[in-house]
Amino acid sequence: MKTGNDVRGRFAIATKRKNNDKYRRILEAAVKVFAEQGFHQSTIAQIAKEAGVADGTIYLYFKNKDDILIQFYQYKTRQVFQRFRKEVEKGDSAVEKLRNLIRSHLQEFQNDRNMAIVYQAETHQNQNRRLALEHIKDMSKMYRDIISEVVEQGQDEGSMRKDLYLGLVKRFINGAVDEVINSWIHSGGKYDLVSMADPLVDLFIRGIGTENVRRQ
Amino acid sequence: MKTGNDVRGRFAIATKRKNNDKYRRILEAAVKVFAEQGFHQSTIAQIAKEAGVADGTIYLYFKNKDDILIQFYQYKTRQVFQRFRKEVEKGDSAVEKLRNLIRSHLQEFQNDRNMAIVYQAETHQNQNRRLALEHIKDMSKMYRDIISEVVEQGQDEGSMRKDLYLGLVKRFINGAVDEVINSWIHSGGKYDLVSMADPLVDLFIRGIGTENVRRQ
Amino acid sequence: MKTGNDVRGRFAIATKRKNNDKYRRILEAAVKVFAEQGFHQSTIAQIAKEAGVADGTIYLYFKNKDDILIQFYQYKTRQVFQRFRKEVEKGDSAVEKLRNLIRSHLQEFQNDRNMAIVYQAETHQNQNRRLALEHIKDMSKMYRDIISEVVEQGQDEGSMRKDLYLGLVKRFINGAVDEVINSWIHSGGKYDLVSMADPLVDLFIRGIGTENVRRQ
Amino acid sequence: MKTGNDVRGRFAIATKRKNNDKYRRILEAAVKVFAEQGFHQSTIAQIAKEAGVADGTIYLYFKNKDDILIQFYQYKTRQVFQRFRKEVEKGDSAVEKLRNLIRSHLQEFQNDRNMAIVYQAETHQNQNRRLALEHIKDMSKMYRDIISEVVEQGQDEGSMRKDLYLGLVKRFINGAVDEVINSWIHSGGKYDLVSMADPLVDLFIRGIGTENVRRQ
DNA sequence: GATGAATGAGAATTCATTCAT
DNA sequence: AATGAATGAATTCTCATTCAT
Repeated sequence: MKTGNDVRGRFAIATKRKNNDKYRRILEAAVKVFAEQGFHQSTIAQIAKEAGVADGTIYLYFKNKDDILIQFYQYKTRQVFQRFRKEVEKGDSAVEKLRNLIRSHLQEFQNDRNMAIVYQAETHQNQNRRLALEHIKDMSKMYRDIISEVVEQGQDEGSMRKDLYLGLVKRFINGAVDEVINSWIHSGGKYDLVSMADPLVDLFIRGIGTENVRRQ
Repeated sequence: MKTGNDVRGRFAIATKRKNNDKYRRILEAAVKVFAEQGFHQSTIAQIAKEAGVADGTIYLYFKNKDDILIQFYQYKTRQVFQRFRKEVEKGDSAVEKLRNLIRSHLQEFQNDRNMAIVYQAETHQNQNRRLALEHIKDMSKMYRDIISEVVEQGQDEGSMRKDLYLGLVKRFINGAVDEVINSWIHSGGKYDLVSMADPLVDLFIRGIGTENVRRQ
Repeated sequence: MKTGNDVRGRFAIATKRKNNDKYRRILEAAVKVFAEQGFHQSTIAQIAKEAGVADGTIYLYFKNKDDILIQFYQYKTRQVFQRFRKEVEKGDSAVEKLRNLIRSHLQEFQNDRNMAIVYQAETHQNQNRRLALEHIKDMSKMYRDIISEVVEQGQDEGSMRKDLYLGLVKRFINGAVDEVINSWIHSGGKYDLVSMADPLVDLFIRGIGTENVRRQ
Repeated sequence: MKTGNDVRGRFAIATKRKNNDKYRRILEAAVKVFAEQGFHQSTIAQIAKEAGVADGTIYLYFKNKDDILIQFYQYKTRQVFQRFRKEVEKGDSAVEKLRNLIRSHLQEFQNDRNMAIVYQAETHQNQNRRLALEHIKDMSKMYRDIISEVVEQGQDEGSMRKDLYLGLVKRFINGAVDEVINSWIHSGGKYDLVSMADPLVDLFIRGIGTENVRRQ
């Protein structure tokens, strides 16, 4: 892979991005193809065909194949995650905020199943060193930061336990939601994902044990 | 195109497997390389080098590159999951069983970090159609079946809530554990993964809410 | 395995074929290399080099190596055989037609020695199942059909014996001509092949026996 | 291909050949496999399996894969062609001799269809330079030499025309017989090949023309 | 900006041959 | 003599990327 992509080139690309809807066409096409085939199985030719452009055109908007995935995280996913934050802010209590976070998470991923598939697949690749996908980590981190804030508010409010290892709680919630989305994807998106939000929040808050066990 | 996979051929391979440690050498090497680079970035040449054999030797033990991943699931992972079941059976109460399951899960994955990495990465690929990786799905399903049984026992015992959507509970637990493992992998395996078992089970059972909230 | 041979793909290839002389360059180069080395001994790299293109370029015009041979029969050879039919039609009597057929056969093969070599070699491979070389059989059959028609006309005219087993006569003529071409190839193309036409036709018509023997 | 095969090695092989039936087993197996798949598509492993020996064993009896084909011509085919000569000698008149030659040719090839297939295929490969298959040429030449002698005798006897170009007559007969055998092979060996001998000889002697035409 | 033909490095896989047992 | 596991050179084919038009 040549690095031949100086600052001027990057600027030219950034400029194009704003003027032209082709950038978005290609990005959407790529996400669709990645979702269907996986990143490595997808070819530039397939993406170009799906986007209705020539192969070479892709290189006017993206540095290389990896860059498409990076842009996916940088533009498409980031925007989604920013909506999460907005939804959270609409809530008052911590529980409300948590519920809003999870509901919007499920909602956004249900709305864009291709994004969901690519996000889930690539986020669990631990070998993306090559792709310099700090972007991916950033995204997950942003999500978990929101959780942290909400839980801390809950602890202040007295609605959430104070004896929690916050680092673990973040993973616990993040992982559970991810897996629910994963299931939904595997099922072929047959059922309503958003309806899982309330039962999920209930599990987070109350757990699965009865009073008997909880007091043990 | 030769089918090159007739009964005799498969038998020859199966026979070799038992007599020879090379099968294991290659499988370990492959898992290491897959863990470092990801399946698709890994080349047969790298695996051969890591295993200390010639490229062609790999084809004496594996049908092709995909087959290595399939064998990984079929032999290496299956064996681990069977140990989970054993551990579960050592417990009496449902909570004990759940704790044993999660503890052995974390333990086994901590013991073999490469396996953990490959398992986590490939399990979240929704595009493995080509690999006929029913094996992967089977593995996850087996895991969730154990959870189901345990929770049902807990409901009978009265230690677990009866108003649970079992399908969701399975994902909830599976996802949370997976994400905890993922975190540990991303951290570089710095801390003791097994010590997360008790806090995790606590979260599953009691949730994160206080009495106040739970009664809402 | 991708089928990589959908209708659009084939169409793209067919389109290129007309616009571009590269298709012909590669086909000529391939026939030359096949003639020198035999199909199986020839490599894509050799053909590419001979054609003055990159290895990959070949795959823009041909599905795979086998396809080159198939195209050879489908386009190059077919065209030659159609000229045979034209030449035959120029004759009036059956003997004239037979003479024209054989003369043009020898002429065309003399004009394109590489084609002659490849044709002779591949036509006698009985193991070309893989190549779906119905094309080859078709070609030979077309040739023998012409012979049949001519002989039948001769029988009607009274210039050819009526007590002939037509199936045998076709092989008899086809085989003799083929072998004369083979000899010429083996000799290195030293002598004038076309001059063999008249003596050959004479042998077909009159045989090698004297009146004495013929009357036996 | 290494040449590492000094005189001592050759001698060792030659000695073995006589003592051991494995040589013949392997040769028969090879011919069978070559007939089914073609020389280049056949692998040593297939031949070994067919012969019921280990791959390495083949190299105790044959220098390399090419050598198997060479031995086929040198021992198996030669022996057949020597029988032709014997049969020819049983005839008195030239026509009788020609008939005996062709009959025994068809008979031997019908008796050993695998030999027939391999012989026909390899004889028409003009690209066997690598195989140093002078042996093949020798075989064909031997055959055509017999024809020459017979025709010359016929000319002396007055049963065959004196105005013949002998070089052409040889090809004419050789080619016609070969093609009749080829047809029989392609047909799957369904009919009796030997019964073609008389009609063929008739065509050679009398040709296909009527008196009318012959006198032209 | 857009195109898509051309490139060639790179990867999987095969298989003749060797050699330690 | 016989074996068959191991080797690694050789080959086909793919596909990201470039660049002339």
